Amino acid sequence: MSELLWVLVGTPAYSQMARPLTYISESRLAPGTLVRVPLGRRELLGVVWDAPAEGGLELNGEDLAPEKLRCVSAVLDAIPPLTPGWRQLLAFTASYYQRSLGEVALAALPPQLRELNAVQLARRLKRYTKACATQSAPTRAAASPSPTLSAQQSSVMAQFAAATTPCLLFGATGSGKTEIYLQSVEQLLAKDAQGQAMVLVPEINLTPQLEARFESRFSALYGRDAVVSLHSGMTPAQRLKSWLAAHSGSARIVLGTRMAIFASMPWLKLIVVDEEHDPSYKSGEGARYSARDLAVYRARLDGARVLLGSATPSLESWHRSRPASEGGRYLRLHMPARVGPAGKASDQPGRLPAVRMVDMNHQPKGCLISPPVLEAIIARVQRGEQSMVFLNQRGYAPVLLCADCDWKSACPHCSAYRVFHKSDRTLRCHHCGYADPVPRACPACGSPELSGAGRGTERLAEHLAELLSGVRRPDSVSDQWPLGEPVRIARIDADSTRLKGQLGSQLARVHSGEVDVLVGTQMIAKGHDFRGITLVAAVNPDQALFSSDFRAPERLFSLLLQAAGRSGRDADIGTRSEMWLQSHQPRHPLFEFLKQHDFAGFAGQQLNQRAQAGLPPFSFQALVRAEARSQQQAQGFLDAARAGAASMQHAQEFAAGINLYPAVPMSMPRVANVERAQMLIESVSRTALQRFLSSWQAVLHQTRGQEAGNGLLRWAIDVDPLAI
DNA sequence: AGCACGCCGACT
DNA sequence: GTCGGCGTGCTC
Repeated sequence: MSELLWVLVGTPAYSQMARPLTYISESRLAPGTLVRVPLGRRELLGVVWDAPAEGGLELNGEDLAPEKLRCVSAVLDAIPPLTPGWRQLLAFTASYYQRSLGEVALAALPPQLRELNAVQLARRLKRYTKACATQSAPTRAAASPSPTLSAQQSSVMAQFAAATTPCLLFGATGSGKTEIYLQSVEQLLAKDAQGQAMVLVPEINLTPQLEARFESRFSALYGRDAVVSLHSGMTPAQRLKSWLAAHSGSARIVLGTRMAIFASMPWLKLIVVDEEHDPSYKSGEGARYSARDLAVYRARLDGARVLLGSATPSLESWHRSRPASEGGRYLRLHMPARVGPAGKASDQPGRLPAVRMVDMNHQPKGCLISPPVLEAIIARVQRGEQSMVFLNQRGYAPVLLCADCDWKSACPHCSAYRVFHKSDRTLRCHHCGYADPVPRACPACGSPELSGAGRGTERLAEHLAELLSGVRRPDSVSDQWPLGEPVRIARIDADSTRLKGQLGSQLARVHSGEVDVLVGTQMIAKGHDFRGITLVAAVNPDQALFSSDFRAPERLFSLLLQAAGRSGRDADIGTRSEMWLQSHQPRHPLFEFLKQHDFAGFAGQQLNQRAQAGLPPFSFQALVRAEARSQQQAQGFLDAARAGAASMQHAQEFAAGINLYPAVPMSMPRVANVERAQMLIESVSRTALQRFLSSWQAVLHQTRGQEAGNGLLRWAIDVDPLAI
């Protein structure tokens, strides 16, 4: 007997095939089954989906001539069907982030699964099971004992174990959050014979060290296959293997970046989101999902517990973890004290570095490194200690200027200047990648007087080398590295770590003590702890204070506190480690809170401002972005769609609760010759915003086909956008 | 998205 | 005379 079947395929929303497609199958297939189906002249991976709701208008296949229906070409029945929980997670993601179900569900599966046909897949599965069988059985004896927890950590463990809501672990850098994650996973695996845990980190860079820690703790007990990773840096084959291990349950722990939130884990019981405030958890393309927010949703769905950890939580999570009596829905767990030397648990808190402000209004004009900061760095060098200097601009100078005319190194394709890179003598656009050799003379007037304005990490490193040229390393501190040598400066940024392995080798140089001064971008603020560093300096943190983005202060505070956390992680060193900030606004409240390492105070102040201005988390936002040949076309499309909202069904109802702002150019209006505009949509009610967006989608589609859609390249909705 | 079909410029 | 540019259109 042949059955009608609803199948999702990976078609984007605007292809007018957003709904499941109907196919014929020999036998009834359970929802969640993976199949291969013909579409046009291609054969695609599909997921059998639940039948559309009874009586719904969307019943497709009904309006399609039965003779046009085609048969499923293969059933991938070696893979168990995806669970109802997984399907619900993807259905929610598609609907909340306003994308088609097919696109979201298929993008959540490992790419290789989409490419392999039934025969190739069967072969692959056979190879994996064979490899598993020959693998030596786990040896329970080899398990290394977990470290003893401090009183603070034990208390947090107990609170988390008893909690029935999502938990926010608010713990200072070095307070031992990772140990909490490890022991929470340990407890779960010990008491639940098949339970699975997921641990998310913001960046690929951070997965290797986390992997090592989890493997050394769990591989001996639960087998080598028990810990797997999932991130975009892996090869397609590795990703498929990890995914299958998670799906079958043989992997007990999945570590990964934001994409790992969609891993199929039928026995998921615990989700950890480390550095939950990190913007990398928000996807910037396709469905603009937040892996952190989905973690909370998924945990509730799967009956798993969820732990969000950060030293500087997002204001959203902070607000949600206010006392329950004030409406908070998360439980806040606090670990203010740093653990003692060499990670040994102790209740003697390691000291946080002292914050020192340098008022740049009273320093030599135009200096990069102020005399007090330089002095402090020299003192460190002479004591054989390390310093770290931050600047969030790579390259030598952000713009090249002609001294004789008004020529600037503008990018011909973007509304941005090209950055002067001295190392390879190029002008490079950091937005579209367009690069040229540096001209010998001004392209406009022929003058040879070209010079870089402003500073980047290259220039900072060069400048520091000059300033420190007379300083020598001490004789007595290290017997490993030559004595009385010139100061060694290393630079770590996206340019110096472009090649594979460069980041690791440069970090190793810092760890070994070979490097005295490390110059870098945000890249060095995250994760890696440098035990020998006793000074952190931020050269120019002011830009963020004047940003039009209301989240800029939050990000700056978080970055600086994280950077401060890089230094003095050993308690004995911590007593004299410092963070120096050069600013023209030394009395800015943000810095006052930072001096006190007072995140709670800062968050309270920011939330007050947000409440007064009606900004998130006190309102909900969505952004529609449009790209077109001209700014006029991009804005015209958005404004037409906005006008179209007025003639929608329930328009008056929406008008009361939804605020649609006029279209404006994006802060970077042109990238790679594409003009970009955006429109903000705001509501105090999340559900009202959701309902509006789902109805309005039709208007956007329609507008595209009309005159206002001329020249439009694409548009996308970003729900809960991070940057405005 | 892919992959077709479909009409106008510079090459063997 | 072809090869090939990417502009619409369709896929259960």
